This record gives sequence, structure tokens and C-alpha cells, in this order.
Amino acid sequence: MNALGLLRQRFASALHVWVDNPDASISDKSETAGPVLDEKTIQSLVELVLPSQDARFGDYQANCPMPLGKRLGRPPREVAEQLVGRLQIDDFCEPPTIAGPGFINVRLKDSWLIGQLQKAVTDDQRLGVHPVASPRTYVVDYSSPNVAKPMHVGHIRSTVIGDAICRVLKFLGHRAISDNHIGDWGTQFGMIIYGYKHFVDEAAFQEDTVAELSRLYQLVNGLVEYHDIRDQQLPALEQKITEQQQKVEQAEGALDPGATPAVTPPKEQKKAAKRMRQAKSQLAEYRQQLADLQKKLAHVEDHPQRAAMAAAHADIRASALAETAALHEGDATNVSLWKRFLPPCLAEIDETYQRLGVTFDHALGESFYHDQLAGVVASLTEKGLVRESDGAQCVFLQESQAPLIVQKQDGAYLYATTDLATIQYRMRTWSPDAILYVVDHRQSLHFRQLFTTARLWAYPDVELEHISFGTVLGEDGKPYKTRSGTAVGLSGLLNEAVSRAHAIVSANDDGRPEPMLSADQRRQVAQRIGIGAIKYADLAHNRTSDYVFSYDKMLAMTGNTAAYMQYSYARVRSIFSRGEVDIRALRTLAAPLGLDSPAERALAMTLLQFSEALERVASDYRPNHLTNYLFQLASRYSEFFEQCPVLKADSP
RNA sequence: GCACCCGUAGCUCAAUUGGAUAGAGCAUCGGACUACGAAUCCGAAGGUUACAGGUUCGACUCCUGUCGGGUGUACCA
Repeated sequence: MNALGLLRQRFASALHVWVDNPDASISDKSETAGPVLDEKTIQSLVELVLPSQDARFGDYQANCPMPLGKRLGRPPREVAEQLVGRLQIDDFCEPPTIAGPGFINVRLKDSWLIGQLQKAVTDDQRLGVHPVASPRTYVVDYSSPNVAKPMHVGHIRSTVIGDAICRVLKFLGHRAISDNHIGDWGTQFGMIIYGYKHFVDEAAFQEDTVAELSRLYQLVNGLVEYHDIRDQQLPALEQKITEQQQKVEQAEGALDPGATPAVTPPKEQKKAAKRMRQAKSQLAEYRQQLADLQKKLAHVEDHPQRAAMAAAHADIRASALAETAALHEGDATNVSLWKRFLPPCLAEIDETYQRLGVTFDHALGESFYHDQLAGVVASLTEKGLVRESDGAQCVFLQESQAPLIVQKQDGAYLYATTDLATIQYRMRTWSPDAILYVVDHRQSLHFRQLFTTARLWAYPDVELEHISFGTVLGEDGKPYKTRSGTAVGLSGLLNEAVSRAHAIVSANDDGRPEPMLSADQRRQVAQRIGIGAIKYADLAHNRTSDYVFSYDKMLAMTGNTAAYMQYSYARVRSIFSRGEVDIRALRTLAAPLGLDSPAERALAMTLLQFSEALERVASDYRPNHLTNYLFQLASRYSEFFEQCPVLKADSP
């Protein structure tokens, strides 16, 4: 149990006096003494015991006297005094003080702090962090790339955040099962199969299967897009522009520059002006979109070979879909192609995971659930949740106008169906208390619909969470894309980070009187710094907000970055080695510790709050609490070294 | 149109979920290198938390409205 947990426990028993003995709170008006605290209230009051934000207020503070005073109808400071009177914490805390409107400030005893620290030092596996008393079972669903499409920048967050959450849960003693829900059965396979049948370059396929499949995917997808733009998007957009032009004209009509305030109130004029502005900017956006689409068309049409290809495959969209459908129906050729394509694609993805140091307990892709989908729809129908609409099987919910479609007009199933089958499988296999989906925020509606449906269907109690995160932006503040507008490939991203790290490492080493790193060592250090920088930058941002991707910032030696954390660690190790300190001996020795300077005590305090940081990560699934903690810890080390040159100290 | 998310220092981001004087890094200014790792450290300056109301002991956080931005919205995943 960490200090915070211990304190909360003691506060809880002190607060219980009001439950067990309601009269205790009553000095004069025993008749009207209604307010007996229930367990839930006590729980919420106990949660108001928190680490202090400011060292002047001690180590921890209890903010509960204010709400409690309100509830009891008595001055908070009086309640605080009574609470302090009942609080038994003198075995590990200094006498608490009351401040301000009724804050109770608590300072841990140095002797207790030292004792805890010694325990942590000798516990090199868990650093003094106790496993949770009641472990839960979690399924964590993250990364989920589409096979056959190269992984891109969009996959980094899900992969890294999901992995971090899973590790933290496991370390805290929970049962956490990671499951990579790979997209290995969708429309993109139809495209690849179509591409293979019509455009494959056999030599290239033998040489580098994944690269050739990726080329085929992009080729077919490009052709599908071309026809889609030409036949659907462009006419629709032109229609929109015409309508928008009319809107602008109307808005202009409503805007009467000669209007007198008497006839048209200023407020109305302002509104009209605003509508006008908005209509115009919308029109400009549509025109921009039009230009983009025309550029894409020109890319094909101005290129005789591509144009010929597009003309020869006019029905490519339908044909590719037909290939997907054939695969799903068990067509022998397509299934055997799928079986050939899948392993090299998975190997490619695994390589990226290895570079990132990310692992999974399971990787049950969409194809795994294929034969369960009909059963899901049947079961939903049986429960009366499904209604047919326009030939599709739909679940209508309050969440939105649009239903959750579980079976298309043509009988095919969708990802909603697969997701439901996945929930069913996970519940049957692992009976989790919670299933976490680490997926970007654009899918929030889908998950709301999915979760509601799952609860109505069969699983009312499981905690289903969409752990959403924001978009990765370029330095221009727009979604991070290459200049040609396609998503930035993940492996190229990692390469770039490593090569920049290599340049920095080399420059620094060359700057020394005598360079100390071999070429091999430089490469190894660059790997660690480059990959670490990307992962850390991702984890350090509050996951719900978008964040700006910047190599310079993530590789900076100062601030809350991986490189700085690695520097700090190296510095500590370096001091150990200069002082010829044997770390293993130190761990078993349990040498006597002293907390003589404020910087030393602050460092000790922060070290012991590691478990609190982990608990915060787990409670709302935000790894940035952990990076914040690490940055704070690194700062405390640096302050400590500044003030206490340990190698020059008289006593060990 | 409807729904969801966001708006914090010049820039990039925090803020323990309603707690005391809103914190870091970059950039700016001023200090510290015969260095326990200067690949750094210490300090200064920088804020009406988009705006206007409300709720209460107490609001960046909750509620209402306004302004600005993003995302999603019937058979892709």
C-alpha cells in the first residue's frame, strides 16, 4: 500500500465514526441530526485526499472538510478539527495541520519515508509497488492495422498508447489480454486479388511480395477512386457548388448596406453578415475540393497508359467487391490467394512491432470471426433488436438517426457485425470485466452504437470503453500527410527519426576532444533515441487532443522528451560507475539512508509516488500521467545533484 | 441540419477529474563550464484559461448562451 492509499484508509475509518455513531457529530441538536454518511459518500470524501500541489502544504492534503461541513451543516474548520482528532496516522505522519477554509495538510515522517525507500531499493522487480488487491480482467484492443495496406502514421498512436496501457495494467497486477484485431478480411483484399489477377508483375512478386501487393493495392484503389470521382463525387460536388452559389447570392440579398437601424436592427445585420461570411468560406472550400478532385482525375487522364487502364477497367469497383464476396463465400482460387498473401503481410507488420518493442497476446483478425457473423445477426433478430430498412438489417438506437447496420442489402456483413462477434467471443473466452478499444476519435459514434447494442443484446455489465485519441498533425496544424496528400508511412517515419538521432549523436560525439563511440555504438544509440523519441512524444501528450508531430521537438535534449529521460538515466548510471558503486550490492545492502536536504527529501518523496502515477494511468487510461511523473522525477534528480554532489559527500 | 470533441503564455503542451498563488519546454533576457555527464543546470520575464452569464466556501474543470476550429453523420473499416 502506498502512502496515499494508507492515508485514504485512515481517513475512511475516521469518517466512519459518523456512520457507526451518528451522535458523534451532534453537540446540541440531536433531534434534527439526519445526516448519516453512507459508504458511497465516504468513498467520495476519501478521494478528496490528494497529493499536495505545493510543497508548502506538506505532502498530502485532505479537501473533504468543506463538503463534509456542508453536509453536516457546520463550519468546515470545526469539522476538520474533529476529523483530525479522530485521525490515527501518527505511526507514519507528522501531526496534521489545518489551513485555509479547512484543508488538512499532512506531512510524512522522514523515518517512515526512509523505511519505505529502503524496501523499494531492495525490491528490484517491483520497486516497492504492490499488486492491486482485487485484480480485474481487461481485454485491450489496439493497433489493428489493415493487412495489405502499409502501416502509416495513424497507427502509431493506437499501437503505442495501447501497449503502454496494457503494460501498466499488467504491472499493477491485473490480468490484461492484448488482442490485435487485424483487418485481414475486408474490401482491400478484394482489391489485391483483383490487382493480382490483372496487373501482377510476377518477378516483382517473387522478389518482394509485400511491396508488390502494396503497389497492386494502390493501383486498384487509385482506379476505383478515379471512377468514383468521375461518376459520383465530381457531379455531386458540382451540384453542391451550384447550390452554395445560390446561398451566397441569397445572403448578399439579405445584406442591405443602406439599411437603417430602425428597419433592420443591428443584430439582424450582424447575423446576416455572418451568414454571408460562412456561406462564402464554405463555397471557397468546395471549390478547393473541386480543384483537388480535378487534379486527381488529371493524374490519370493526362497519362495515356493510366487512362487506357482506367478505360479498360471501368467496372473495377464492382469487380473488386465481387472478388471480396467470392473470398467470403469460399471461392477456392481467392481463398488460396488470400492464404498466400497473408503470411508475408503479417511478417512485414511484425517487423514494425519489433522495432517498436510492442507485443500482443493474441492477434485474432477479422477473418477469425467470419463464420460467426450469421449467428450474430440471427441472435440479434431473435432478441428483437433488428429491423429491416431498405433491405438492410439494422439496429436503430437513440444515439443517432443513422442505424447500426449489421447486414447489407446484398447479404454481406459489416465491421459492426464483426465487432459484435468479437465481443461475444471475448466474453465467452476470457469473461473480462472490461474491454478497451484504443482507436482514434473519429469512430466515437460507431463505438457508442456498438456498445449500446452489445449491452441490449447480451452483455449489460461489462465495461466497454472507447479509449479515443486525437489526430497527428503536421507542423502546419493539418493532419500529417506527405506532400502528395497520402498518409505518411510508419516505417519511413521510424527511419527518419533514427537517422536524425544518428546525426545528433554523431555530431555530439565528434564534438568531443576524443570521440568515444564506435560506428556500431552510434547506430545502436540512434535506434534507441529515435524510436524512443517517437513513442515518448506520443505517450506524453494527453491522448484526447490532437498533437503536432515534430522531429525537432521530440528529439530535443531538454524538456519532457525521451532523449532527456535517457540522458538523466545515463547521468545517474555514470555517477554510479564513477563512484564505483555496485548497484546489485546496493540493492541487497539496505544501507542506512538519511534525508538531510530538502532536495533529497523531495527526491525520495517523488520516488515513492511511482505507484500513484501508475494508478492514475490505469484509472483513466492516460499514459501521459506516467511521462509527467518521469519528467518530474528527472527534474528532482537534477535538483538533487545540483545541491548534493554525492561523490563529494563526506558520508555515503 | 443534427451529434460529438476542442479553444490555456508568442509557439508546443501540462494541470492528479471541483481545491489554496494555473505549471513545464522552446523562443527572449540574466547567470553557472580546470564539468560527480554543459548532450546540462540555476534564475527572470511572460496569463482576464476564446467571450458573456450562472451554480458554490472554491471553476481551466460543471450548466446556459455567443464566437472560433475540428470530426462524424445508411449499407468502407
